[in-house]
Amino acid sequence: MPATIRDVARASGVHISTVSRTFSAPHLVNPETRVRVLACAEDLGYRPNRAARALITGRTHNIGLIIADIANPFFPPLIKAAEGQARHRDYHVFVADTNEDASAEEELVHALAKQVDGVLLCSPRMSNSLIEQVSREVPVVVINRQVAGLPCVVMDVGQGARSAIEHLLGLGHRRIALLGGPRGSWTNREIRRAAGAAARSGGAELTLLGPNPPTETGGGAQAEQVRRSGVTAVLAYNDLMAIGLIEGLDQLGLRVPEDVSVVGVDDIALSRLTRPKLTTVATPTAAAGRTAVDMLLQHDSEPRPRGGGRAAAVGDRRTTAQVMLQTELVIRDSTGPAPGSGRTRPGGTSEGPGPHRRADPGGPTGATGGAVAS
Amino acid sequence: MPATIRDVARASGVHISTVSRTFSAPHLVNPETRVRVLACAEDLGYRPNRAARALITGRTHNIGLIIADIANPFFPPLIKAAEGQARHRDYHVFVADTNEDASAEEELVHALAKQVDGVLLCSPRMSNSLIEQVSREVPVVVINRQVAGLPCVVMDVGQGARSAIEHLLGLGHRRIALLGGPRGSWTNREIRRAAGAAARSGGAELTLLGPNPPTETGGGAQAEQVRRSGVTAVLAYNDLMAIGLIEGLDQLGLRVPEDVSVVGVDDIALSRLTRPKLTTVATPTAAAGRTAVDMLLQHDSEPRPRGGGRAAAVGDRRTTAQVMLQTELVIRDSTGPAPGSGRTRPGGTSEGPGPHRRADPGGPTGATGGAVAS
DNA sequence: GCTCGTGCTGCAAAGGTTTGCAGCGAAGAA
DNA sequence: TTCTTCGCTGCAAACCTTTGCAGCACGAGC
Repeated sequence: MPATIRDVARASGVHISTVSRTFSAPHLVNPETRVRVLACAEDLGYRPNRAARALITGRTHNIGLIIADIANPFFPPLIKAAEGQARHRDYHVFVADTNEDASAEEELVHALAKQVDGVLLCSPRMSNSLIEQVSREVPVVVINRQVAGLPCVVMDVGQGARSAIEHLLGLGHRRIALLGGPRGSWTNREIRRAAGAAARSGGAELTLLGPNPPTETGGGAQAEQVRRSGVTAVLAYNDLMAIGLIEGLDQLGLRVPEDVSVVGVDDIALSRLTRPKLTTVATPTAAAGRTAVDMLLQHDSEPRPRGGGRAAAVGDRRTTAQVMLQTELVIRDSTGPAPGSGRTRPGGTSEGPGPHRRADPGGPTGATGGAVAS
Repeated sequence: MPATIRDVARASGVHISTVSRTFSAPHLVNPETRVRVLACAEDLGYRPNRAARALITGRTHNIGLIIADIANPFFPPLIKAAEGQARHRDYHVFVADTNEDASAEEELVHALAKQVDGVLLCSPRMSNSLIEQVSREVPVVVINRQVAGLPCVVMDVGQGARSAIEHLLGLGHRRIALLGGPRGSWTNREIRRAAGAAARSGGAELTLLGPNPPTETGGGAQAEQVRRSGVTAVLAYNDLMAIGLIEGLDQLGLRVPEDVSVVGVDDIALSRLTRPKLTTVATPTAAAGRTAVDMLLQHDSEPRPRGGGRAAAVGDRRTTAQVMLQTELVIRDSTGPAPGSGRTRPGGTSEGPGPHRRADPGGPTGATGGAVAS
C-alpha cells in the first residue's frame, strides 16, 4: 500500500534516480523538477524505505542498545544520554531488554545486527568469547565490562567499592557482608575483588552472600541471611538490592543504620527518596551512555570504501580504546557507626557540601575519566 | 566483512537458492547437501541478513514500541509484558523513547516504520490526526489513548479517578486539587473529566493545577501551589508526581496524610516503597502490553497475498477493536481523614486483605476487561 | 522402451533504493 | 563553425534474500 520511489517517479514523469536524488542530493536536480517531485511525493505520502536504503548504503542510522533489565532504574539515565548523543549525530536508538538472560541477549544481537550500524552491549551476561563472536557480525561497544580487543566503557566500581569499605571501616565496622549480584556480571567481580582487598587490608572480615538477582526482591530475600551472619554493615551490588535489603531488615526488626549500615552502588534517583536515604557509590551513568555512543560512531564521518558497498559498517577499523569513568562515594543516611564501637554519628551528613558531595549528576565529572591503553 | 549467502554457496558448491532453502525450508534439500551447507555456513559465520529478507518477505518479525519516557517506572512492566508476549509469537521488540516530545515521536515512527511489522504507540503525545496519518505508513496499535478507527487499548482511568475521589469524599475531604499531567495526554483528559464529575456530584470543589511534566520534579514543583490553595487532598496524574509532591509538601512542613491526603495513579512498584506508602489507582499495565501485542499480531498467521510482496503488513485489514482494561483503587497510607472533619483514621489499612486488595499485579484482573465497540 | 512421478537443484525475477557513468542539449570559448 | 564545459537526467548494476517455475536424473509402472 505505501508508495514507493517508483510510484513517485511515474507520477512526476521522471526516472526513479531523479526521485532518489531529490531526497538524498537535492542540489543535483533542477529546482523545477525538484518541486514537482516533492509535490508528488507529498501527495502520495511517499517515504523512502530505510531498510532498502540501508541495504545499499550500508548505513541504517540506527544504533541498538541492549540492556539487561529495563526495569532497573539504573539504566534509564544511560539510555536517555545515549539517545541524546545519538540524536546529535542524526542517529536513532532502539532499545532491547534481555531480562538478565544471556541467550536472549545473543538472540537480540542477531535480530538487531542488520537493522543497526552498531550495538551497545550494556552490562552483558554473555561470556566474553560469545561477545567476541557476535562482535564479528556487528560493531559492538561494551558497557560495564572489559573484554580484550573490544572497545569498552566501564565505571571504576573497584575504586568505589574500596571507598565504601574504607568508609565503613572508619565507622568502626569490622564484620561486613557483600551482597553479591548476578552471575556473569563483570561489575560484580570487580566489586568483590576490590572490597575483599580493602577489607583484608583493614583487618575486617568480609562475608560473601550471593549470587542474587540484582533486584529489590533479590536484596530483600537475603535479609534473614544478613541477620544470621551477624555483620554490622553490608555493601550491596546495587541500590535496588540495598533498598530491598533495608526493607527486609526493617521487617525483621533491624534498624538501618542503627543496627546495620547499608551501602549501595549506582546512585539511582530512588536512593534519594527512600528513608533512610541511601549511602551509595555514584556511577557516571549518563557519561557512560554518551561515551559509548561516541566510541561507536567515532569513525562515522570517515569515507567508506565503496564497491561491494558491503558495509564495512560504522566503527570499522575502530581503535579499540577502553575508557574507565570515575565513581564517587555519596554519603547519606544509611550508614552509621558500628553498634558498640563507641563512635558517635558524625552530624547529619545527608548530602551537605563537602568533598563527598556530588557535583553534577552524570555531568563532566565522569566524562573526564582517563582513557586507558590499547 | 560478514559472509553473505553467496559466500556460502560458493564454499559449498551449490546455488544460493539452495543455501536459502537450507535455512528457510530444510525439508526441501537433500540431507547430505544440507549438512555440507550448514557446515560451510557455520564455518564462515554466516547469518541471513534479516533486512534483505524483510525486503522480499515483507515481514521483519520485529515490533516497535514507542514510549513517552522510559525513565517513568510505569512503563517497564508494560515493556516486559509486551516483550514476553512478542517472544511467544517469535517476535522481537525494539523500544524507543521520545522524551515526551511529539515531534520526536513522529520521527521515530518513521525511523522504525520499515524495520518493524507494526508499532505500539504508548501514551502518545501526537495529535490524533497525526497518529492517523502515520498509521497509514505502518500498522499501529495505540495504548493509553482512544483514537477513532484505530485499534486501541486503554485503561479505565475514568473509573479509577472516580473511585479515588469517592474515597476522598468518604474521608471527609471537600476541597480537592487535581494535579494535572502533560498537555496532549488522553489519560489526563479522562481523569480530569471523571474527577470533575465525581467531585461535583459529591459537592466538593476541585482545583485544577497544571499542566505539569509527569515526573517527580513536576509534582514537587506544585507543592507550594497546593499549600496555598488550601486543599486537604490531591489526586495526582501519576504516582511519580504524587511522590514528588509528598516530598515537596514534606519540605514545606506539611504531613501526609495528616495535613494533606495524596492519591496517585498507576501503582508503580515504587509506590509501595516510599513512606508513607501511596494510595493509588492501579492500572493493569502488563495486561495492556500483552493485549496490544496480540492486537497487532492477530492476523499474523493469515496467509499473505503474494505478488508485489509489498507487505500488506501484519495486522492489515485488522478489526479495529478498542479494549478498555479495568483499574482498581489500592488504599495505602497516603490518604486519611480530612483535618477537622472529626473522622478518625480507619485502622492501619496498608494493603491488608479486603475488597481493595489487589489480586495479582497485572494479572488476569485487567486482562478480562471487556472489549468495546467498533 | 516410454511415460510419469518424485526428489532435488538451478534460474531468474522481485523487493526498494543508491550511485558511477554516460548521454543530451545548450551555452560559451576559440 | 567546432570543441568544451556544464547542468541535468536516464541507465543499469548492485545490495542480499526469497520463491515460483523449470530442468534434470532416476526409479517405477505399464
